[in-house]
Amino acid sequence: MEFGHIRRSEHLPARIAGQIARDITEGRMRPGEKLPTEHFLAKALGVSRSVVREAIAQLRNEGLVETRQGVGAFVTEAHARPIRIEQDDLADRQSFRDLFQLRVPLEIEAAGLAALHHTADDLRRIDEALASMSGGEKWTAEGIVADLVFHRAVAAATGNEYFSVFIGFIAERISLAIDAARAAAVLEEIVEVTIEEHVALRDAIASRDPKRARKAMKMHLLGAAKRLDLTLEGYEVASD
Amino acid sequence: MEFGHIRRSEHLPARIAGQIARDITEGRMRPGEKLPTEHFLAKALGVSRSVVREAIAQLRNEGLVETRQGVGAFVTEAHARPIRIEQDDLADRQSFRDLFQLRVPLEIEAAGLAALHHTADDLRRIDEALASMSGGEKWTAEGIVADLVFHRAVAAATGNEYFSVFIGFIAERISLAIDAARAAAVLEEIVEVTIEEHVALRDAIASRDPKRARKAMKMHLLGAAKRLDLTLEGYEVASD
DNA sequence: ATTGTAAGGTTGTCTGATAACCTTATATGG
DNA sequence: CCATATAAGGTTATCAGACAACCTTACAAT
Repeated sequence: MEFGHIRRSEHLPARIAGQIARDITEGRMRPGEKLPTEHFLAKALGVSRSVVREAIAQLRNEGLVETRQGVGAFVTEAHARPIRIEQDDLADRQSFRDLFQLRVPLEIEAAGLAALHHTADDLRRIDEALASMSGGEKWTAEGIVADLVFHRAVAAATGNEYFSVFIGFIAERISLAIDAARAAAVLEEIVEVTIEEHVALRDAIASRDPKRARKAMKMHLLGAAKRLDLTLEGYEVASD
Repeated sequence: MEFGHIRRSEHLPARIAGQIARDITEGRMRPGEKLPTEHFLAKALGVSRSVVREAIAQLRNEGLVETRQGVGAFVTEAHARPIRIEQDDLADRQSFRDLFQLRVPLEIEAAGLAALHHTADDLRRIDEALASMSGGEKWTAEGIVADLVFHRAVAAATGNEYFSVFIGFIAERISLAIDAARAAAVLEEIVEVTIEEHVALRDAIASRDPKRARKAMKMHLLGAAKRLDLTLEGYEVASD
């Protein structure tokens, strides 16, 4: 018995958009070039103009084309396109580790900057996150969320929004992966030490000592990596 | 005389999508919740169904909602949404510096990892980038591009794709900003020292000495910051 | 030479209809 | 009673055609 994928034609506009997107990213259409008119494309592809319009709308949304009413649709200059990162990639262990590896220097730097720049408000939010971690006795979904909130709060305290965005993204993905992959039972016994590490980090930030904050964050992340059975090179010997 | 930009009411569907997007990101609509039907929205907003459809299509491709034919449109779970970073943010000097500040730890880490993991191919690509930098006598657009290629090549040599993606994004934005803001004349006289720094970095990577590679990258970035008249805290005293 | 006007083409929006699809309720047969 | 089939209604997906808004170009008017 063979079920074979029924080509659910997964959204007609998306397929058309994908095809045009490939034409653009692979260089068959150059920046500044004008796309055929909607009428032409509709006729050529054998679909209605609505479908073509939706496809073009998607391309516009992805930043690949710009449209001007009464004129046409044009391929955008490459540098105007936004970055976009899908998930689905961190399913395997390799990419999980890669993501963690990316996280380490960012978080360490953030801790240092947070020590320098945090406001009273920032510190209050960090303390709140810490409280909600200690409060709940369980290292369940809420614990994971609280951890995420804590790291976000630290990132926010840098006063640099890029750190918030990037760390928020990374930490969230990692927390999710942990949530999915690890048994809660294993993690419960190590929750205390984790909280200790967080408290140490919080105090270092509060004392406005960037060096100590960086060290505390580094210790925390290395501890986390160890608990997750990850090995990170270059951090046993690195001086800071 | 003031002309002020005429508010071209910039695309009806985009405004509607924006409004709904705000409802979602600001928590007024919860993940899993069903949106009103297209008919209802069209009636309620006083526009045609086409416009509503286009708005929803935009939300779908931003990953904020999912639609199921014959059922409806639903707010997606937050963790399924892709990250997306527009430019438009780094117009002012503040965010330019913020971006640079984010770049520093990433590039330093990447240099260390590149020293550990680079293959012969990676090194070849780094050398090629270096050659095209030294080759062109001018620090024009081509010079900027070559610099970008160099940093990308280093990032690729880490063997960690996340570094490639993030650094690629950041470096490109920064290079563009430099291209736009700085006079080429000023930069021409310092091109030699920049190339020297790149060569030092390349050699450190080639010798598979992560500590030296990190240091070389750090020196390069601090030098670049200085040339751009940026001040980065925490790097005069930080040990590594 | 500058300004006004008309024409044609393209995207934006509207309207209405049909197809494909899902859910739920009801009927049917065991 | 239970499982399956069928029907009904609602929703999104697609189609078709029209008009509106807008831009460009060419040409006429001043």
